[in-house]
Amino acid sequence: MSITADIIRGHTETIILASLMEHDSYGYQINKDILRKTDNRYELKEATLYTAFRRLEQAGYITTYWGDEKVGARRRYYSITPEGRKACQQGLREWNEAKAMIDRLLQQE
Amino acid sequence: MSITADIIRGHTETIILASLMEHDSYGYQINKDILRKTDNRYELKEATLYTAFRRLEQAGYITTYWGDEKVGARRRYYSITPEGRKACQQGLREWNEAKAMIDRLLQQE
DNA sequence: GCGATATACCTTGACAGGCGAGGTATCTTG
DNA sequence: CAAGATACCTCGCCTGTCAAGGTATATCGC
Repeated sequence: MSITADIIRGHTETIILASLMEHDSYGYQINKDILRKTDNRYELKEATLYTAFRRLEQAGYITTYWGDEKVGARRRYYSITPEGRKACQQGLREWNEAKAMIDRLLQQE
Repeated sequence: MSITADIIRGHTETIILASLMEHDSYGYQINKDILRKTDNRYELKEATLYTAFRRLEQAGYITTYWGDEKVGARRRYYSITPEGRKACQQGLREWNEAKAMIDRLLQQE
C-alpha cells in the first residue's frame, strides 16, 4: 500500500469532478494535471481513474464525447453536468468537515 | 455510505493510536472519546473498531491486557508500544501531506 | 527501419477495509 | 422484570483500489 493510497480513497471522484469544473478534459490529461498540481507526488492509477469515470457517468455527474483528433491517439473527453457540479460542491463540504474532524482526533496543537 | 465513511478510511488506525497516545484505554471508551471529540458527529462502527484492534495488535503497535473490574462488564485494555508511537507519528505526517495535497487538488482559494 | 518511449484508451480479478447483522454477558433504572 | 447502557466479539458482504494485462498511434534516437 502506497503512502497516500487509502488516504485518498473516497476523494477520487471529487478530485476528478474538481478538475472538470475548470474545463472539459480527458483521462490522460486529468491525471497529468493531478501530477502537476501535486509536484509529481501523486497520480491516480489508470484502473482507478477509468472505473471512477464509469461510476461518475452512471451517476449522471459527467457526460462524454470523443474528440476529433486528426493525429495521435483518440481522446474521450468528459464534461461535468449540473448535478456533477452540485456533487463536487457537496464533496468539498464533506472534505472540509472530515478534515476538521480528523485534525481534532489526531490532536494537532 | 455515510458522509464520512470512505473519507475516514485509512485513518482509523492512526485515530486509535492517537487516542492511545494519551493513555491506555479500552474499545468502548475509545469510541466514546471519539464521539465526544467530534461533538457527537462521528464514531467508529464496532466491527471496524475491533478488526482494527486485531490488525494493530498483529502489527505490534499495541498490546492488550484484561482489566480487573470487580463490577460491570470486563474490559480489554490496550496499550501503545514504541513501534505504535512511531506508526502514529508516521500516520500523522502522512495525513498532513495528504491533506495539503487534496486541498490543492480541490482548488480551495 | 526498428526499438523504446510517450500518448491514449480499456478490462479483469484479486484484495483489503468498512460495516450490517448477529451474538454473548453484566449492571442499572424504572 | 423489561429496557437500556456498558462491554466484548465474529461472519460475510460490499465497494473502491490497483496489478496485470491488453489495444493503437506518434515520436525520437540509433
